[in-house]
Amino acid sequence: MAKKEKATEENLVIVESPAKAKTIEKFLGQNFLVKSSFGHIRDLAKKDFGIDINNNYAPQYVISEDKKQVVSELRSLAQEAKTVWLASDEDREGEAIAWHLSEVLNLSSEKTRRIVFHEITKEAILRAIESPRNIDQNLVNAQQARRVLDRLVGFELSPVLWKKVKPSLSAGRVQSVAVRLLVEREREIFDFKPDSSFRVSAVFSLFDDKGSQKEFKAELNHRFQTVGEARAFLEQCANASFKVHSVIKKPSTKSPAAPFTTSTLQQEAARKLGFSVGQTMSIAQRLYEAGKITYMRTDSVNLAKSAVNTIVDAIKSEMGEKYVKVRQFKTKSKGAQEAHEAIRPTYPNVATIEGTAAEKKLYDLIYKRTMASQMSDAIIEKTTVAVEIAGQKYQFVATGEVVKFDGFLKVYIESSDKEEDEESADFLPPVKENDPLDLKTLEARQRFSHKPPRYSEASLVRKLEELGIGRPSTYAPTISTIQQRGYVVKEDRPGEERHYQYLWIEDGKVHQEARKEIANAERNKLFPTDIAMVVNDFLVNYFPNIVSYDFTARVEQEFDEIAMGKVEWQKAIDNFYKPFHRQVEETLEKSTRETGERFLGNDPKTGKPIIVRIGRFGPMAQLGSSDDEEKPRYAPLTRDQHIETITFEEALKLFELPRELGTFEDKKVVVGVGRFGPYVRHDGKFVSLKKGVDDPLTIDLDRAIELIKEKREKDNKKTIKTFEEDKDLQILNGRWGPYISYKKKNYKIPKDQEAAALSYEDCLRLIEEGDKSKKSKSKKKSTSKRTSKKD
DNA sequence: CAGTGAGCGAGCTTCCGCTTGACTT
Repeated sequence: MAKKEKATEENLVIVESPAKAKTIEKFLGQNFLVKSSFGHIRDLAKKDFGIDINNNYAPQYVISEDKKQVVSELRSLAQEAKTVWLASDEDREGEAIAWHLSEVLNLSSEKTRRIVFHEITKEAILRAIESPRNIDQNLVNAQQARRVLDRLVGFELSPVLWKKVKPSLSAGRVQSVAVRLLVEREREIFDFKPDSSFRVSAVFSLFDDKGSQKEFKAELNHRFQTVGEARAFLEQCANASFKVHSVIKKPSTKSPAAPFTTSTLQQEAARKLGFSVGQTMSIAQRLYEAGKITYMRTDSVNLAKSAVNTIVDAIKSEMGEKYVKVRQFKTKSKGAQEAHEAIRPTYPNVATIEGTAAEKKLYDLIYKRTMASQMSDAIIEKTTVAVEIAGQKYQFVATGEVVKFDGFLKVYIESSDKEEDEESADFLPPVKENDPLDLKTLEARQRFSHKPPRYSEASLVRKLEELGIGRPSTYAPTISTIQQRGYVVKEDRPGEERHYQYLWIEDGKVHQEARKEIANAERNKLFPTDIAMVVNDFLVNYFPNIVSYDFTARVEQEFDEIAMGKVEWQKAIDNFYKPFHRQVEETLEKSTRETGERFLGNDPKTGKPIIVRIGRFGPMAQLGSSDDEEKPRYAPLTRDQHIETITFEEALKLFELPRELGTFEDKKVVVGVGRFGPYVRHDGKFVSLKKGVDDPLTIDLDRAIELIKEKREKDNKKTIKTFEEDKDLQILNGRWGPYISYKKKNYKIPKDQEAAALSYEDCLRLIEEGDKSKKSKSKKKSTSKRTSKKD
């Protein structure tokens, strides 16, 4: 770097985040240089656990590869400074970062001050500088215990899985519980038996004072179990008379939700904007770096006083005094450490920002949620109208909601995961007791109970937070880890067609018909794989203590004791590790290999057994035994089949593949399941079946030809140009635009050149240049900066 | 790069929590 820092600064302040450093430097002025450590600078060594088990669990810390440069820079700056202020976050991890810094930078206690603040405001920073303290070694030790325990659990448990289930699998305090939640929910769904009942609804009409006709909808306060009962009831109603039995008005209020934490932001952004938790975090990161919002990894719902003042002013001037209500929220989540503020606009008087569409949307969400949190309750009047049917004990009920005062609803309405099955309450015409009513329509519809909902990314995060498992900085990474390990797939599943009975009254008579609906369609949900189920069962069986839902909560209590100085951290670890290690050794000895094997029955043709199990490449069905003379036949399960639930008949069908569908252009069309899933093969070429649309067992020739043609068209578009001179050389259309493909290597085309216009010579030149730059890149580690064009 | 699935043994995999970039075939 060309710009040399002034060596004369008296004070060096170190924070965790570079964006924070920039802001704070402005507050502190001339005499302070503010730098960042970019989070932790050291971690346990990878080899031999990084822990000396026989030497009282002495941790072996090494400076992380990507932090060496940061550390050397900080080291020289610290040497020159008179005072070093360690201003990492005020939580366990932050305290540890401060301690690692003091160790690595060799800071004497005279020269070092530890300071903390929960909000990035000038007042808070200056106050912090006024009241420095020493590093809290007990808190540091609690962090070391946390780190060592996680390493011990992760690095002892994972190898057990490699031996007993499959290589490269992983287990850990957090991820294994996340997987367990998914597996157990999936089994609840397997076991779920829907029941159904008949819901009766009616539309009534009446004339108001002015003689105009008004209508409203009402639902019967009873559900019938059988179609016969529903039918009988409708028949009785066909010629009955109706009147208003009672009108009850009840006032109620609604209060705004707390400002955003990481977890609630992820949930709302998923529900309202359709973002994945990863997307939400990276967009929020950009907003944070641009100085538009406060820190986005937080478990706190607190707002800085100064921010509340700005918010109150903004509400007053835009909506009026009566919309203001200052509130202080309390965190509900277990184990919250509240080192930061809630997520809010840095300048709460700024309602809109510049940026990408996604950034604007997320900012808008944060802005509105923040404002709403300091606004008055909404006042609502709920009206319930009961309708009496002459000679019947049941009543129809209609509910209406009138917002008397909107309050916070003016800016923000929190959404919920609940399926909107019920008609939302709406406006009711004015009615009074004994008003006679005309029956306009009457219908009964069969409704099925819902199975337990599958987790989405965001709802899994909410559950983990509820259990106190994981931290704001790890929610998104945990979700991608369990996907990478093959425990979870995130996908859409089409629903199944289902029939329901529908009854209605027309011309004074009851009619009935069966209608169709699509039920149980899933979008963007997390599905546990068979591997997840086998691994989970193994862990629950042999390590119930570790994968128990309250394991984290229990060890957190232990860490708290350490933080208070009541327990020595090595002692706590020893108490855990001794029995745990025995448990590991015993498991290695006595457990057998787990494949989830299930016997389904004997093949009617050959009499050989059919089993399903996890093979080297995933779940599969096997026909015949491996002890036989003849080699067994194998067939992979399809995506939506599970070892646990596949039936004998379904498994038998798998062996009908590959299946010949017929011919197209005089060549055979064959459908099968291979390494990359179901495919159609024709003329030596493969086309993948569409996920969730095509089924290899039922697909017909017409559809297969359709897929083949589609693929051809795509290939045509993919190829921009080929050359007579050399068949290996092609210009193709890729994900990032056109590129040159030559002998299995790819080369860039400069942005200012028209791909289709390139000549054979042009391409050769680009290939040569590409090869050159690759060599220089691998020699030097890209220290040369790319010169950006200016115009 | 497509109807994979033996068994052996090399050498590899793996945790959680704190931070941001680099740069796509």
